[in-house]
Parts: sequence; C-alpha cells; structure tokens
Amino acid sequence: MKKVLAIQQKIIPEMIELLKKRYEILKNIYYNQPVGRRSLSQELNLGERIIRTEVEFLKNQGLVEVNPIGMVLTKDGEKILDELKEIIYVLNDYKHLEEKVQKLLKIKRVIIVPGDSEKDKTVLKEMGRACANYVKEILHEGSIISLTGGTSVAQVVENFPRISTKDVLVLPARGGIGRDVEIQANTLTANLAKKISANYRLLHVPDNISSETLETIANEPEVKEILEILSKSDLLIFGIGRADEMSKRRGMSPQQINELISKGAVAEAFGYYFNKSGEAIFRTPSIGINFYDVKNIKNVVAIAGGKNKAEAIVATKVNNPNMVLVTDEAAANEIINILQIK
Amino acid sequence: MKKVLAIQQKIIPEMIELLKKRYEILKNIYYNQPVGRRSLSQELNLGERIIRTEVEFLKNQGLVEVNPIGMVLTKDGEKILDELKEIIYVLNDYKHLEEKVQKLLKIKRVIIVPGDSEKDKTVLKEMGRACANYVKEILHEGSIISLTGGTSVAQVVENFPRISTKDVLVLPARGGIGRDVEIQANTLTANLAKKISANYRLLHVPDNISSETLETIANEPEVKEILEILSKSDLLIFGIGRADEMSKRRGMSPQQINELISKGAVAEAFGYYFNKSGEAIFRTPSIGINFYDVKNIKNVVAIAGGKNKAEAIVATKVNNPNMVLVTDEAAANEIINILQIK
DNA sequence: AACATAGGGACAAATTAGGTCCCGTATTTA
DNA sequence: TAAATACGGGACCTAATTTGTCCCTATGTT
Repeated sequence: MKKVLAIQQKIIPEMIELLKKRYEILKNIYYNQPVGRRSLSQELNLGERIIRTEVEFLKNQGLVEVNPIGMVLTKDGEKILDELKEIIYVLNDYKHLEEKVQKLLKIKRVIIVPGDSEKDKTVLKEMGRACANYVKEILHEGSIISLTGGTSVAQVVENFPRISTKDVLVLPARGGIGRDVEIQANTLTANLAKKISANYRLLHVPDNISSETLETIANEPEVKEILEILSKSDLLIFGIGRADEMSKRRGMSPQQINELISKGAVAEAFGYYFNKSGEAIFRTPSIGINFYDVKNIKNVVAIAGGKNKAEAIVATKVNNPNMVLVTDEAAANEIINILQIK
Repeated sequence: MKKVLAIQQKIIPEMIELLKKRYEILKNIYYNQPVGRRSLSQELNLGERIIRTEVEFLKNQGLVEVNPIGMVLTKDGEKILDELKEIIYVLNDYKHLEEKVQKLLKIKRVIIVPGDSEKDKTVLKEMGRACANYVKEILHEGSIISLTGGTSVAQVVENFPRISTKDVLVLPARGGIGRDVEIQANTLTANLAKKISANYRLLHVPDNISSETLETIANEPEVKEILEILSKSDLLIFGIGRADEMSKRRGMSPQQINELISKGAVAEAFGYYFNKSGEAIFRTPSIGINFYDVKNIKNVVAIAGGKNKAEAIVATKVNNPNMVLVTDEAAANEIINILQIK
C-alpha cells in the first residue's frame, strides 16, 4: 500500500490532492450531518460552487445522500471514509511523524490525527475518536479510569464506542474544575461510565476555596475514600492546556495570572502549571490526583492538538515513560519545530 | 494494493484515466527513445500540446530527461514505469481476465499485456518482454528450445534479457519460413542463442519446394539429426497468424490461397493451417516440428495479440494442456466475445 | 404565518487546456 | 560544407471547463 501511494504521488500528484479534498469533504459531512452546502463551504474554506460540484460527484458515487434538510453520508460513504483514513494516514507518513515526536518527547507512543484542530473542528473529534479507540484497546476487567475535564477529553468521551465492560470504575481526576458543566471532569466521568456501563464516583468541590477548607473536605471520609481509589487508578486520561488560557478559564484573579505567567508557566494539566522546563511550579487549590502519583500510573494518556498547544505539550512533563500522546498534525509539526531547534 | 485501488476508483475515478495516459506516454518514450514530441503525439494519437503538457510534468517529476535530440526516460522514470505496470495490471483486473481466457481455451495459463498491439506497437514489445520473462523462468539446464519466425516471436527474442545458461540448445521449429530475414526462425534462433549464450543449430530449406525434394532434404543426415533433436525439444515458442495473411506472406499462389480459405482455414501456426474447429487442414511444405509432437512438448508458449488475431488464436488448438498463451488485452476481450457467444 | 436553511437552476466571469504556427538549435544527410 | 531534418520551447488564439454569484422553490422550525 505504501508503495502504491508513493508511486501515485510521483505520477499523479493532482489526484492525491483531490483524494485529500474529497476526504475532507466526506469527513466534514459526516461530523456535521445533516449539513447544508453553504455551511460546509464555510467550514472547509472552499467556494460554494466547488462544494456543490464535489457533492454532486459524491452523490453520484452513492457516498452521500442529499435531503431537503441537508447532506448525510450513506453507509457506503461511512465505509469509504473509514478506509480513506488509512490511506491519508500512510500518504502523510504519520507513522514516521509519530515516531519522531515520540522519540523527541521520550514517551511511549504518539498518535497523530491528520489536520489542525484549531482550524477544523472535526479534527478534534477525530482526536477524540482515536484516543477512545486506544483506550478501548487497553481497557480490561477491573480497570480504574480517571479523567480530567476539558474540551479534548470531552471529545474522547463523546466518541467512545458503547461497549460493555466488567468491573470498571471511572473517576474524575480532580474535583470541580471549570465552570462549563458540559466539560467538567464530573460530567465526563458520568458520561463515560454510562457509555461503557461502568461504575463511577464523583468529586464535588467548590472552585477557588481556601486551603484550610480544602483540607477539611479532603479529610471527609467519603472524599478520602475516593482519593485513595484515585491514587490506585491505572489509566489516566487528561487534556493539556495553555497556562494563560487555563488560568483565565479557572477564574483566577488578574494578579494571580500575572504572577503565574511571569514565573514562566506555559502549560496546565490536571491542576498543575508547568514552566518551559517541565517543572510543576504551581498547583490549583483543589483536590484530586497527585502529581507524583501520575508517574506511577500504568497508562497515562494525554490529549491535545493545535499548533498553539505545542509549547504546552512539550512543557508538560509527567516523567512517566508510559505516557501516550494523542495529538494532531499541526501540533506534531510544531513540537518537532520547538524541540529540533534546541 | 487491490483494496487501495478499489477505494480510489470509488473516490477518484478520474485518476485511472490520467494514470493510464501517463503510463502510455512513459511507455512510449521508453520504447522509442530518444523521441521527439511530435512523433510521440502521432504514436499516441494525442494532440501535440497535450503531450507537451504531460512531458513538462514528467520532466518536473524527474521521470524524463529532455535533450535536444529527444526525450529519454531517467532511471527513476524506468523504475516508475515498471511499477506502474503492476498497478495497471491490478487496475484492469487482468488476473481475472487471464483466468477467464485460460478456462475458455482450456490451456495452462494466459498472460495478458495491457493495450492493443494493432494500434500501439509498444504493446507487442511488452508482449515479447512478458513472454521472455516467462520463458526465462522455466528455462533450466539442458533445455532444448525451439522457436518459429514471425514478428511476435521476434519481439520475444528482442526483449530477452541477457543471461548465461548452461547446456541450452536453441533450434528453429521449422526451416526457412518467411522472406524477411529479420524475422525468420533461423535468424531468431541464432539471436536468442547469443543472448542466452546457448548453442544453436539451423535448418536451411528453400521456400515452396516440391514434396519429393523436401523428402530428400529431410533425409540428409545433418538435417535428420536436427529434426530428431527437434522432436525432443521441451520448450516451443511460436507465433499464431491469420490464415489469409500468412498464406500471402508465404508467397502462395492466389489459387492455393483461395482453396485454403474456402476450406475454412483461419489460423496458421508452425506451418499448419487450422479451421475454426481447430482441425489442422493443411501443412506448409517444409520440414520441422511435427504437429503431433507438439502436444507432447512440456512447455508450449504461443504469442499473438491484436483483436484480429483472436479468431486465429481460438482456432489454433494444439491439444496440449501445457500450452501458455501470451496475448494482449484487445485479443483477450475478443476471445471472450467469440467463445462466450457460442 | 413567518423565517431560516435546504438544494438546484442559470449564467457570466475567470481560468485552464488544447490547437497551431513559428523560431533557434543541434544533428544528420547529401 | 550546406541543406535538411527533428528537436524543444515560445507565443497566441480558441474552446472548454471551472468557479462565483444570485435567485428560486421547497421544507422544516419557531
């Protein structure tokens, strides 16, 4: 397969471009269906007419169905889309890219999804799906999964296939982070547990409270119990954020934010802020998984994409050789840029 | 590979035409190099401008080199051409075609080359090369190869790779057939022998002589010896011709030709004329391999292409289940037409 | 009932592809 | 040695295709 594609790239490169274009269109229809011609053209930055021509073609090929309410992929279309992913993967030599990033970050594995999640929302969905598939593979009876909040992890949950598991427990990695209920760790925990028919426990802690209150809460028997189980979790899924964005989203005061940034914080993950060297220089006052425990967890899966997250990804050093990173093409290339210049 | 191509046919069907076009161009440059733009455009029945655009592209890809004396394939170009053959092969599902024809003709194997040798001279060359490769594979120490004359067999010899063999003997299957020295069995025998550094013997017999003289010659000790070795040959390569064409080329009298055709002769091979039912109804007065011996030869390789040869191919029944046919796409399709209607 | 959004029709504008002729040059031929 | 041939490349015009744009009617939503 690799050989055929290499030959084709040499002899009919236009067609390979066309292949990518149609793949993008199919993918976008799939993730937004039912969707109209005009919104598609906006999403893809392609002229309306172009979309129209391509859609007409895809319709003739029986890959999309055109209804008055919008366009939908047919069964065939979904199948082709799935098969195209593999082709695109090989075409862009992601395997090679993955290995490169994996070696630079000195982690267990990197999974790269085509595209740029900043520019194309479906890429984030693909990342979620890729991550979900990976997690599904390593899940086993008795697994204790912990996860953080955030839009990326939300996509993992969203795209997690409904499966039935045995004796699996899902926990939030931290208590009450973020304001948007949809992407809070607790919400995601519950949703994932439902999808895989697992048990779950939640951690309810108010935002931005004093350290004394925090300690009191942490010593509550019920909370304490969860924290104990949490430290035994064998699978952690977490998103990586930029320090500037996350501190704002957490509702920190401008002074605090300034202090944080001036101290060199560039990344945030599971409540810790990291500087460029990968040192944890600040901890959000909350309860949850302990930084020093993370490095002993058997499977640590980070998810983050987009060029602007690259610096944060590089900075987030959990010092766990078992870490797996799910990211996108744009971030991967930028990570290489950052680390190879040094 | 098959799967990738199947997906691509669904999602970028335009690719196939383009791929074939560029393949044809590369192939034609290769077989005619150094060649100019204009003669190429004539050869391929494509506009001069279109050749120009394509050649410019191929030049940019580093596949052809453009000199003042003409265009030449680069090393890369040759490599790509070779690899493209495989793709074209799978794309057109020749494997399937080959099996179909093989079953219809009830022979051992059919090897099909893309294209139509009537319209494109390079196709005949490809057939020759394909045949040569097959023969090369089955050659072994002590092989006795016999071959007929004709343009097709000439291409086999022409495209035979230079190899060194041990104890191989090459013989003409028949004496003195045809006028064109270049494609006489004797010439081809000598040429092939040189290419594979084998021994050879020749059969010199004048054309169209009386049967008495023929017998006298056949009893000459030297000739007799060759005929005896000939009957022991284990590899026969022969071309198949149309009865009408061959009888003319052999210089038969109009009366004889008329008689032959009215008796239903449609095919000629190694000096025998066959009717539609595959019965040998006439034998050219000459000496050489015996029809009834042919069916006992271990490897019988026939080569013939072009739509108008299909009928002759079907008619030429040597009743040897070991026969292998090397032909082109056009003939193969026509053979199926003829035999499936019945 | 009004509104938003869907696909499809239509057509001009823009771009691209293709046909044709010419020119300078290098090589072969007379 | 000179003419002839065949080469690639430049130029230009035309045909064909692609693309942008606007409008229309239908359908589902508020």
